[in-house]
Amino acid sequence: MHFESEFERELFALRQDKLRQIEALGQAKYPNQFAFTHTIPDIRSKWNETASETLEAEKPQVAIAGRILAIRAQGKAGFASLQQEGQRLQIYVRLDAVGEQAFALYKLLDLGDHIGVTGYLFRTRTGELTVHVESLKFLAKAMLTLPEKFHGLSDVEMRYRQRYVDLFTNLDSREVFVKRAKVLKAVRQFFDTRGYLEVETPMMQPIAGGAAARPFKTHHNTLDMDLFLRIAPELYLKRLVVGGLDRVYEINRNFRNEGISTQHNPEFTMLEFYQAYANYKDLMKLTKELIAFVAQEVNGTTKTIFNGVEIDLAVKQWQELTMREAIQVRWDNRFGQPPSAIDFLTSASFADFLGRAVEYWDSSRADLKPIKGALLYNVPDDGEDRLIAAIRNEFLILQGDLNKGLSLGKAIYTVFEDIVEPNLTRPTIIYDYPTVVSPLSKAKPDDPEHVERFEFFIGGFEVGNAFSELNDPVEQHKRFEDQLAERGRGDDEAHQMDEDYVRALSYGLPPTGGEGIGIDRLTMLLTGSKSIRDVILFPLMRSAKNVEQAQ
RNA sequence: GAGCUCGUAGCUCAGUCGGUAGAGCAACGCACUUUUAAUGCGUGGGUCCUGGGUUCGAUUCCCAGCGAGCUCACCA
Repeated sequence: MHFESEFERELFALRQDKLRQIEALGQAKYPNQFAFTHTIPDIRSKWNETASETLEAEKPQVAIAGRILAIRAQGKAGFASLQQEGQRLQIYVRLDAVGEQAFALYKLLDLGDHIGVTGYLFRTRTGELTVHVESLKFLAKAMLTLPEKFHGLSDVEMRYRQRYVDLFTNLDSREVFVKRAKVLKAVRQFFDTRGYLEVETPMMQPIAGGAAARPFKTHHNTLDMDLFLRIAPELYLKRLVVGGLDRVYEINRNFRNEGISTQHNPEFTMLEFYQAYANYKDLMKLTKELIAFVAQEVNGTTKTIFNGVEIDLAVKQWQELTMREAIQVRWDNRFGQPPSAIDFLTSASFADFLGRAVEYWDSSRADLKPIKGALLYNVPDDGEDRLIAAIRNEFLILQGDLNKGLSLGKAIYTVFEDIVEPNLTRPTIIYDYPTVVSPLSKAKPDDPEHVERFEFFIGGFEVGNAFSELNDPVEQHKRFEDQLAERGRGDDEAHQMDEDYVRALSYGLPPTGGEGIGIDRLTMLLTGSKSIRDVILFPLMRSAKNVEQAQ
């Protein structure tokens, strides 16, 4: 066995000795069962308010099991607090009630041990609901010490690496994952009652499609075949709609071989759903209903607090803006006037506009000198100046790229991400995306430069993405070829050609609306978690030093 | 990938303007039959993240590395 320290090694030996003593008392060291009559939450819900006199008259008999999270011995009697399913109940053990052997066992118990007890409920002098123990069964021993009992395990790294300790010592953490389960349950309920079929499509795919991201690569030995962990289930789900499964949804993991941040984990859980005969407008309505419903199911209210701000997810609280409107409405006037319709017209006009915005900022901030000979500002301060200077630099780069052939759509999208996205706190739907950044979406009938697509944002980040699915195989084939060209230019996130998907479309995909929603991010919003790692049980961590040594 | 911050007992933390470290909880022993952050008395426990450098002397200062958090970049 590997021990972190001599302290742990010695403690482990001590506990093994205690186990031997427990065995000598006639108890099994590792028994395999305990027949309880109630869980601790059962008891809390049934007798929490029952008066002392009533309990004394009825002496309700219970058998409960739990982990010892507090123990207070007092000579020939003692207390302990058992925890189960995130709730605690006190037990009272006294020598004259349980006998010599059971009391000897009580004295061998440690924090963290699992035990089962039978007895009757009563209230102590201070009014606390307590089991008056009549018999005691040892269930399992904690061979290591628990974290500090008031602060719990607060080291963030250890909470992630040793989630098993975090979960039983930090009940807030447990609550997050209970809520996460409720999110999943509510989502399933929502779609099940609307005639959707839950399906599972491949996680290992020969072509990683359906999103713009770098995949993880793996290999199947027998088939001697390279495979990718999926970055999205999208193309498979639409194949199913071709196959006549008109309404499908899948909740499962996606894997993207990219950076890690408070909003990104390499594996994350995505809900995707597809509905035949619907377009993106239908999905907007459905989305608002879904999010409000899930919030209500999980928290009992549509209101949630995220980053200290109350956000109401009720259907009426949502706003809808086109991407261009959003840029105009949310424009930062430190860059002068927002873009006009004319500025958005062509690559050249938009490049000019960005140039003017940069000039405006530069002239207003003559106090910030650019680094000698450098085009870009490098503002040393953290905070606002640095952020805005970064955007200014981005604008300048975009202006140059536009003049070198960057598509107008991509530039507008980038400006949107810089200026607007972080400020979208209340639930907001942004729609009508540039076609170039949406290879799988259907173009607007009257405007081929834009697609019928929306994303929605809450709390300053993207939660979901939806569109009317492109179902013209000829157009889809062309879009893939365009993506291949992007790939050729070095964009390794551009989509690959998927001939089989085009073939599927050739059999006829009905008009279909599809959407993906990040379950982790939704859970963050509903639990007030600032980091995605707080809503993932075992987030990816670099391997720890002691792990390497052990191997 | 960059910047900032952090790494001291099992846990939560303090500290050393450079002289090899403390507290609370936990652990161990004793007392205590309604306690609940139980209490009282006593005991043990540290490669001060790792490796270099400066120095008579480094846990402290400097450099590099490892790990983590945050911000940025990347990324739907």
